[in-house]
Amino acid sequence: MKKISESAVRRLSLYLRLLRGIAGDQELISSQELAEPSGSTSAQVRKDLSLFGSFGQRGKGYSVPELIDTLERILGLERRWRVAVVGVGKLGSALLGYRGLSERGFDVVVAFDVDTEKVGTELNGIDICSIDSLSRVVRERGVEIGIIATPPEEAEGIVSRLADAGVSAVLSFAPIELGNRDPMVVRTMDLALELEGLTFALTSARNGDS
Amino acid sequence: MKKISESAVRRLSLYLRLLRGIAGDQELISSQELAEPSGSTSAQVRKDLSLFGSFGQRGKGYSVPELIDTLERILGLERRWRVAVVGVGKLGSALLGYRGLSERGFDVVVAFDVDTEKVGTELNGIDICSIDSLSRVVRERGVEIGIIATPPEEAEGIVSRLADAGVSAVLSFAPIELGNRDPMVVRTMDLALELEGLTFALTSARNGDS
DNA sequence: GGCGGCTTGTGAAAACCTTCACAAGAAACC
DNA sequence: GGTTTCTTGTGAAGGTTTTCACAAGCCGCC
Ligand SMILES: NC(=O)c1ccc[n+]([C@@H]2O[C@H](COP(=O)([O-])OP(=O)(O)OC[C@H]3O[C@@H](n4cnc5c(N)ncnc54)[C@H](O)[C@@H]3O)[C@@H](O)[C@H]2O)c1
Ligand SMILES: NC(=O)c1ccc[n+]([C@@H]2O[C@H](COP(=O)([O-])OP(=O)(O)OC[C@H]3O[C@@H](n4cnc5c(N)ncnc54)[C@H](O)[C@@H]3O)[C@@H](O)[C@H]2O)c1
Repeated sequence: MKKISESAVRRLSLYLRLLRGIAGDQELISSQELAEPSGSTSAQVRKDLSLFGSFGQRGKGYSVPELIDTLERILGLERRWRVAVVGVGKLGSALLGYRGLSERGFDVVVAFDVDTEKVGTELNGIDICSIDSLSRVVRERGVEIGIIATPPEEAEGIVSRLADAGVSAVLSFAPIELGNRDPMVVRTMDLALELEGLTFALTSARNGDS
Repeated sequence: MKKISESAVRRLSLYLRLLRGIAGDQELISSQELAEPSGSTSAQVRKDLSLFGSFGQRGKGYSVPELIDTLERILGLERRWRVAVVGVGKLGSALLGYRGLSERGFDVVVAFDVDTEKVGTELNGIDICSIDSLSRVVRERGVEIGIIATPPEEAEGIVSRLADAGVSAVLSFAPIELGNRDPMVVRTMDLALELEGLTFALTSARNGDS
């Protein structure tokens, strides 16, 4: 199969997020209308979609409900995904209470922590299990994706445990580089790193750029 | 000035994060040693750095402390930045208690909310002010960067208020596209969108890719 | 049925980014 | 001093992504 770039996938997600927001209001949408609010161009939208097939109708545009279905299928969202949160601290607790996950097709089915005060309790209806039971519980509950919200120094070890337990993808909030364990997919979100992207833009704008 | 790509800036931040982790242990580092743990190549590292000058010594490598200083200067991190968090809910509260921000040069100097229960209190030594006082307080405290942690439907309006108050950059956690108000820099972190990048990889791997 | 206005799908061109490959400089050793 | 080993800095090549531009198809109207 053709190689799809990471930026193209990101844009497809953006298109989908946008389409879901207008579903019901509008039956058809043009590449132009889809492009503008997602900060893209109409040619880019058409190219992105054409990587997977022809979904539009010339002279009319794309059917909103059909395009939603198509994008969901492309992104693997025609079904729900089972997620575990590892580390129920400040950030982890926020994640357990985040409705935006289930709204977008991700069910947090269990959480893990080392803290014996937390283990055995539940938060928002989600059991907090001991990190020692990770392998067993992950298998029992069919966890497919892990979200890491532990201190950075624990992250590498937890990725290993998740990999061993058969989890196929990890999203980490720990600001540390995680080795890529093929065939597992690992991605890191680093808040400070994003802020550094902003300060770079501010600083280079203040000095001489065009 | 030459245009620097977003991915190059991201890699520079990664190099810096890595270097800070080894500062003290090692005086010199080669492009190869810097590349491997950040998932890059030595040629890429040298190219990235050469966009800004010549910082290495042939046959030896780069001086770790000097390279840290240089990267901090490039990214605008030779000084600290004043940040405001808008929306002190589950996520916002976690952010107010996040040490990773000040460790990386970002000081949360104030927070804002609409909730009258929260306004007037403080969390981790950070005052929570009324959103109605945003413009005044932002100016008084010299806020330069805003972090948005309100419900998505409030985000657009808050970006406008921040722009009016003279804030130059915004990082938003609200999963919604925010119009780009030149010269303000806006960036969005969408957790579900990152997860969708993972499900795409999982799904297309399961079907026929190479 | 034919015409004009619109919008897609897509090769080709342009822009951009990464990798290659090697000259040039630094140090260590004999 | 000469030779070997190492590593940077950088043009040029190679690859990928974005933009351009237009034929092909759809719709409504006369
Ligand atoms: N707090 C934030 O707003 C924020 C924002 C961005 C990124 N992060 C990152 O997210 C991670 C968590 O941050 P936090 O502020 O929630 O920290 P925290 O200290 O509040 O929580 C960490 C939790 O992880 C648990 N833990 C520690 N070791 C563990 C292990 N081996 N297995 C399972 N659980 C373990 C602890 O018991 C604790 O409950 C950190 O890496 C941090 O850098 C936090
Ligand atoms: N909770 C999470 O883990 C998480 C993760 C990723 C993204 N997000 C996103 O972050 C945002 C906040 O999520 P949350 O879970 O903390 O929500 P929350 O409901 O817990 O908190 C929202 C806070 O914003 C305040 N608020 C509402 N309108 C406001 C306004 N106009 N001005 C100032 N404050 C206002 C509310 O009083 C509340 O305190 C949402 O957009 C959500 O999608 C949350």
